[in-house]
Amino acid sequence: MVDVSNMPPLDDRKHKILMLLIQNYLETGEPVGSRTLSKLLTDNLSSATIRNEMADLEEMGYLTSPHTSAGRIPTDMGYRFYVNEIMNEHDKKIESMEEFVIEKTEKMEKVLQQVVKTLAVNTNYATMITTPSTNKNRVKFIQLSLFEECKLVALIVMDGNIVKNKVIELNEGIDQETILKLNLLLNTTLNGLSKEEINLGVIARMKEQSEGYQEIVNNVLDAIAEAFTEDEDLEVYTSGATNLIKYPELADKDNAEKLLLAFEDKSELREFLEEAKEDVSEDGIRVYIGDESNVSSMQDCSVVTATYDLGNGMSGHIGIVGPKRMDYKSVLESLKNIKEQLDSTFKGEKRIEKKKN
Amino acid sequence: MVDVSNMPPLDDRKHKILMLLIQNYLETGEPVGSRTLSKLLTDNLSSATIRNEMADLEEMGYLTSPHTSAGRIPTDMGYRFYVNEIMNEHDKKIESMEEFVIEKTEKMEKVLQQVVKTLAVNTNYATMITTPSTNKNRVKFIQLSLFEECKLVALIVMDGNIVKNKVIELNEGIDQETILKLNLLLNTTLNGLSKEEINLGVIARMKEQSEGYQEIVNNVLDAIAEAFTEDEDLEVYTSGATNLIKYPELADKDNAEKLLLAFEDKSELREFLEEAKEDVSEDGIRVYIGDESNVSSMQDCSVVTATYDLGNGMSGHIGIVGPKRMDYKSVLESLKNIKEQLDSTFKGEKRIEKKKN
DNA sequence: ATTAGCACTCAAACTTTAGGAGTGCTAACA
DNA sequence: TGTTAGCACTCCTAAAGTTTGAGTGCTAAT
Repeated sequence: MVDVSNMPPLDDRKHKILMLLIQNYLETGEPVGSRTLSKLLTDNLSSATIRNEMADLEEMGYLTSPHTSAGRIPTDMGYRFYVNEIMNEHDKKIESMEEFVIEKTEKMEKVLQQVVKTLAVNTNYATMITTPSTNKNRVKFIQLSLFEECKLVALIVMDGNIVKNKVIELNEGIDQETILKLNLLLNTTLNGLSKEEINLGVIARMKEQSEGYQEIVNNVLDAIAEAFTEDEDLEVYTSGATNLIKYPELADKDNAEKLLLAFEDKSELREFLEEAKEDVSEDGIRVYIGDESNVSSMQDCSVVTATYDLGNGMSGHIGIVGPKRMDYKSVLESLKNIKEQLDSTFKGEKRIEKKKN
Repeated sequence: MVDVSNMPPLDDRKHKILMLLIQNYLETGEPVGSRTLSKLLTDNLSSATIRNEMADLEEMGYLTSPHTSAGRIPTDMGYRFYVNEIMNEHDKKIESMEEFVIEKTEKMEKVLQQVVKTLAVNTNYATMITTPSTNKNRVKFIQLSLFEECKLVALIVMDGNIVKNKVIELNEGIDQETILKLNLLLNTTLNGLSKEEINLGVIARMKEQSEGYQEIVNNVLDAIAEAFTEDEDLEVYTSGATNLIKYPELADKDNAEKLLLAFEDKSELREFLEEAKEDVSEDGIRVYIGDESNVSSMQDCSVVTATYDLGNGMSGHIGIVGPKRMDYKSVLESLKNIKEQLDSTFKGEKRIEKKKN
């Protein structure tokens, strides 16, 4: 892990050389030598001079060389320096990306899958996104209906118009009047309550009043509980995992397998994104280099995350995973871009449907 | 593609040698030489004799050799012979597989994911499964409820107790009586009808009677249409795609990428499974060797598919993808096993819930 | 402080070599 | 006539050696 507090300051020339070297490395993927830099640099410095500077930068911990006679590549600290640097460049105009169009779709699920796919195709990295989650969810409306002899369906509408339903099988018939009474009871008791507010007291009182239909009440409570928890364990959609094996430094058999496995299983990703939610910067974008992500399979990767916000208290996380030498600039831009798109896609839509049961 | 009608008949000895050779190749993954077979064979035949037989088998098209001085490996026709052969061995006792336990879960989606995962872990191949689909679906029950000023939710129960709901936003308020009337209208008109039976005539008649609430009727019809079609484009769940790159013959960069891509994208898989549905054998299990599957990325793979049946007219497809030298015997057993498990898992449950909206 | 020059290092690519597994063919045998 | 031993031959594989070129560190001159 890079200790940011321990990054020696650089004079102008070193700064320039370091940035140029990293940029070049990001483009080529090859270690960068002194001659290359000397040619690239506007101030006419000889390769020998650059060599000296590079030796210094190596000593300071910004650079390293894969072996004696190769050029230099950035260390994690080098990357960190670079990323900090470009994050400071105040948002330049966002160039319109090629076809970053998200079709309006009915289903949240589909939209998210489209988003990750678009991102993956455009960036050539692996991408992931969580379903949005609300923090404070309340019950809004409950309705029981008999749709067949001995078969009830419970319909529950939650805050944010998330709809949940559950089929309840009865042992014996039930008349419409009873259903009406139960509906009234359920609605008057539960509407407007949050998860925390539906406590034992409330439940007991309700059961008392439900005379002989506790079974139904139990079922409804189950469904509500499910709706609450379902909302908590966020789904993660991914795309472009295979992009990663295009990058030689990630493609070695062992590593590639672990990476792809992580993207198949997703539980590690979910954990990571859940944690990432907590340490967001002001603009919601954050870069994790190497082991900063704390995901072992991604030791050799960098991850860029962003939050997206749907306005009505719902928000989720997007992440882009690539090699450490990923094109940070364009990734940052893409993320900002997609954030905006997501916002505007849902801003017009008052209704958000969510996949359920 | 193997032309089954063109497979020369084999005498006993050739038959024995071919089967033994393939079996050995499945185990080791290495080309099999004449000496190996000579030692393995119970009848004491010299390697020279075996060599002659092998030359014959090669000429017939059952075998091939990767290069002059390697042993022999089966051609696709060889595999086909082997598979046909072992499919004929009447169901031997199915050994209880290690932990083939599917926890009962509420959600179909979760169950299917568990199934593919279990299969993948147990077989070490890649697996896929489609959501079950019904052919003849009918509307069973419709209910409109007002849950908020100007917000209706339409609840639609289909055959097989598939529940669908749709939120409808109104421009102006609506009174309970009108809702009752609409409910009555919708139910009397649509209940019991199939997709085909809801035609223009029915729709027109209903709209006529709905006086000024055509918008709501339209919305309900939309939701019904969605429920019908949704059922048609089956979802595909996969697991263990990364298992495939463990097999050297599939792991070469190019091929591996295509394969993994196919498993990420899934549309090719969906197509394949949809087609597979149509040419099932009596026990519902079928083996596709190499290009028999007609999926280009799986040219070097074999696919074993099975149908599973949920009883109430709903059925889906499972597939296992591995190298051509996959352990056909155990895969066939696993599939039979899982089929049974799926059946019994749902047999007890009268209610099948399905992911919707 | 900068630079030219030079000896040195090392990975990558290519070549060479040796070894071994397996074949096809022939001739001998039961 | 089917089977087998023997042998020359092929071709893959792995190991060892060779070449090349990019790049470095150091030193001495400017």
